[in-house]
Amino acid sequence: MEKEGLRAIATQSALFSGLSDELAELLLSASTTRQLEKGVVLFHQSDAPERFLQVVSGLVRMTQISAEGTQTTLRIMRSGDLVGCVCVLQQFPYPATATVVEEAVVLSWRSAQFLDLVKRHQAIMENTLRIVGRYTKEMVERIGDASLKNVERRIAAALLRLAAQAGRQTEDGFELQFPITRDDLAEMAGLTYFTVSRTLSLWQKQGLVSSGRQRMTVFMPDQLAEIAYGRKQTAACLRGPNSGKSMQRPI
Amino acid sequence: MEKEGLRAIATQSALFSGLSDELAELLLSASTTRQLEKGVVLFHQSDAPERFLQVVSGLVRMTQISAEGTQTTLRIMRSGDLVGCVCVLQQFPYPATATVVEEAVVLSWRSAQFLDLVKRHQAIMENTLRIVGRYTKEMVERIGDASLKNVERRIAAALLRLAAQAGRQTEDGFELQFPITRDDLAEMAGLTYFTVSRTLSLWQKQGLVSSGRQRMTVFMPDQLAEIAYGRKQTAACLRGPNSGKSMQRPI
DNA sequence: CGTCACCTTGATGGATATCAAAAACCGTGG
DNA sequence: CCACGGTTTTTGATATCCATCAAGGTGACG
Repeated sequence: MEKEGLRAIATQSALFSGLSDELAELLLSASTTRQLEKGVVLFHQSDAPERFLQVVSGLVRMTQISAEGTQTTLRIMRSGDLVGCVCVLQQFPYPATATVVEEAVVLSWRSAQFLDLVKRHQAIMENTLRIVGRYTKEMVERIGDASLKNVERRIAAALLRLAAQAGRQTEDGFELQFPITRDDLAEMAGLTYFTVSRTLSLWQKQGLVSSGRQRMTVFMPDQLAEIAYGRKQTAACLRGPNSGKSMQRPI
Repeated sequence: MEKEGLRAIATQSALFSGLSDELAELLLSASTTRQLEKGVVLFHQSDAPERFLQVVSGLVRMTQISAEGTQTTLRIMRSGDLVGCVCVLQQFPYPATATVVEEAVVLSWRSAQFLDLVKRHQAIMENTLRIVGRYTKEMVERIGDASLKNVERRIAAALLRLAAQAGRQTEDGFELQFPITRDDLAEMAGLTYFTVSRTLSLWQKQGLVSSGRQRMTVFMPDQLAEIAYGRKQTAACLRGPNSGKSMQRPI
């Protein structure tokens, strides 16, 4: 990617949002640009945070490995997303492994250098805080998804997340932009790939999705959302009538 | 609580950390103090964020309700914790309901007022960012816990979280400071209270814990941690030998 | 001392993991 | 172009674990 194109894309992102030209220039010039092919690992779970990255193009997958040895995809990062930001700010070990799943261009800052910039410039800190906040919100939503018991719901929720993070809208619906296996989905939903396969077969018959080898298109996202989050038989209202104090299981 | 005692406790927290005396005074004086009895709801899930709170004393429980209508306890907040901070900063609806589970004193800022303070004072923003970051980290860990399939692991993980957030160390181990039912634990672990009861009975026989009616003491936290996170039969190594690029399931 | 909420334990069923085997798909190299 | 091998996917049979249902016990509190 030529230098100007990169600059144009990078400076449109949330991290650069609202910065003065000089400040944006300063931030950009402190970074190095890297082009990374599919399969490259940016960092490993539990590594010390040395670098802070912004995805300019391509896709990066964040995966966590559990105590049981099973991998879980936390989310897919794409253009504009910050990778490893929380860890760099807090000097925590990375909680997940970052792998390129579609050839990517990233901006990269050394940990200490970025910390310095953040501390020195209020506007950068403000942007960082906003991004971290959004990330937190997504994690909280993901916890909600993980607590779903119904299998179809979990798969639907996982698919919708993926579509939002790495989907391309086509005439038919959302198409996932990178090769996704049944096993990947199973990981995200906390199931086996057998169960995922059976469920997808069912949905395919119903015309909800189309899926082949490492390929996935969601035809009817609305209906998927209905499956995932829709009130069905379990019509427990999200909010009781008691809006004031008390009740709500006063434990 | 008398005014001076409150001030002493509040200004020791992470939010006030490193602030100049004047700034701390400014921040403190912008807040109102509220004493809340058990059962009071600070805000409901999906409410617009009107207030931002710091717990000074007591305990507040954050619970989320899923699409299936099941409640999940996200975490217990105690002295020094910020409640609703992310939402206020981003103007997101609260993702969870906050309920007092042990008589609490909280500082409360109006949303707009706190936003103003944060924007105006770098030091406050820095503290906020740090706190939000820590919160994010906990949520990511929680996602890992939620992906555990083994029942004992999930219960152990939930108990350890609770002990860390609301446990008091006694001569015997960690004792939970507020009434906790089997059902509460079941929620946190994504199980039924029958299963929790059976598991706790087993652990009690083994001397790991002692639990009665709404009461819970962990005698051997190390062993619980071993159950939750210990490598057992599934000795899948956390990090493969390939530390450089490539591999790691190049999808 | 009765009532209510919480807890325990047993029996059963159902959903999903597991095991097994074959089919579809893709890249590769003859 | 076609045959081959490996990977992914599908489908079926079985086993297992946990939710569900049922019944009774226990402790707290009026």
